[in-house]
Amino acid sequence: MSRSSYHHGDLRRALLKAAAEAITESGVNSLSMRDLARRAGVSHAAPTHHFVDKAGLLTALATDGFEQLSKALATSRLASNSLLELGVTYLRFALANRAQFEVMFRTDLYHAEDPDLLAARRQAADALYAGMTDLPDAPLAGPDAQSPARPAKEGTAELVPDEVREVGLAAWSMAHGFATLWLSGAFPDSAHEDPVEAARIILGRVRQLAA
Amino acid sequence: MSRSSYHHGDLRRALLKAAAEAITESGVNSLSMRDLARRAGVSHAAPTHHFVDKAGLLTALATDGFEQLSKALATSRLASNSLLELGVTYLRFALANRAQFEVMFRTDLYHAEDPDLLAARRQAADALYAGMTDLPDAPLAGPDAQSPARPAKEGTAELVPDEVREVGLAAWSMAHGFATLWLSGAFPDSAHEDPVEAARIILGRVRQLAA
DNA sequence: GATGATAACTAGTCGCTGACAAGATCCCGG
DNA sequence: CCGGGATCTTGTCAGCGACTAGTTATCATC
Repeated sequence: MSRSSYHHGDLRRALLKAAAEAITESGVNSLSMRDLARRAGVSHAAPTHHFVDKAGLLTALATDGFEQLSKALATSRLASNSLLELGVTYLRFALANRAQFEVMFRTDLYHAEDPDLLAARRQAADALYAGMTDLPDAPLAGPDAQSPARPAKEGTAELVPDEVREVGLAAWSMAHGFATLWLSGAFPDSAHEDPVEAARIILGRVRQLAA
Repeated sequence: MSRSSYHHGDLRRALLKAAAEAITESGVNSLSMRDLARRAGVSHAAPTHHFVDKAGLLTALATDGFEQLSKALATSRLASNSLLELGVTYLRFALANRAQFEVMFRTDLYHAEDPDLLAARRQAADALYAGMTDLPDAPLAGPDAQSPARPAKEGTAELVPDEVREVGLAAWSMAHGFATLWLSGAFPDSAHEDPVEAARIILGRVRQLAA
């Protein structure tokens, strides 16, 4: 526990925290393991013993991100169960966890087949689907709701009906696209406006999108 | 023109082509200027004289991407003017120009204030907005269409009414989110299915999204 | 409360990278 | 034909990720 001793005590956690800060400050591409080691006050090779790779560290960071996202989605669903608010929750998550968000969908950056990561990602997706089924604006109560679903894909047993999955992915796409575009600065005036306010306006325009 | 001479002849173009290939093969984070120089058969410092920086090269690549996107959107609008098809066009662009797409929205990777890049990006956005106004499924003919638009932001003259811009950004968000998520491999079964087919299904679910 | 296995960390090295400096070669207008 | 600018080369630097080997602390077990 003591920082003056030979052993750091909680280096793994310290490195992850430092990584999140460094990425938030100056992007993931300029992240350096040696700099993290410096920030934590350990030698340049110490991080290797906690995460095998640089990719290993980013895997842990992405996993943490998916776990946080699951929590945020579940909490949001309980608090104000509106589809628009679920999108806003997604954006809030991206803003509050920029570093994780920047890594989570960059599969070339981490070990994409890591079991912990896969589990966390699946859990986040499930949390999203759960938000689809029991909302008052009932996106699944439309005319297509009782139409027979296409035959489920053979082989893998489906936990969620295709329909719910598809609507969930549509919502996910929109929220994710907005968050990504905003953070990239590609949106006009993305510097001036409040992102959450903008999201309410833009995402609300989904009505005109459905012809 | 001759490759055996001291001067390469068209090194700039060759480097951009090699960069696109390298990024498509193994991602932008493992791109190396020296490797590009090797591929083009020149010394390791030659690329510097055409693009000041590594960021300079990526700026050129992103600019090219936005230009290609403008063309694709304009062509699509003429061929089959449907909103869904505009989204599909966006996905097709991302699939066919993976390298450019991977860079275009990573503003930390290039010189985001470059005038050529800004012009190309604005042109792409305009091409998208143009697709919003004259489609048969008329996303702007809804009940909100003739409601008085909010007062235009003072200062900058608006080329496009706020409403069109907002609906455009909503469509952009959805298409961009789908393309991004698909390419990231985060979608379930993204390996098995045909992306364009999947996009038609998922993006079509926008109807259930609008409560 | 000594011991020994093991976890946590350090120190040194390698090839690679991007950036920079200085010089060589080529091309083209006068 | 010649001089200046564009194009390209060679050499160098510090920083990086990965690897190896050695050092120090921890802790269960006797």
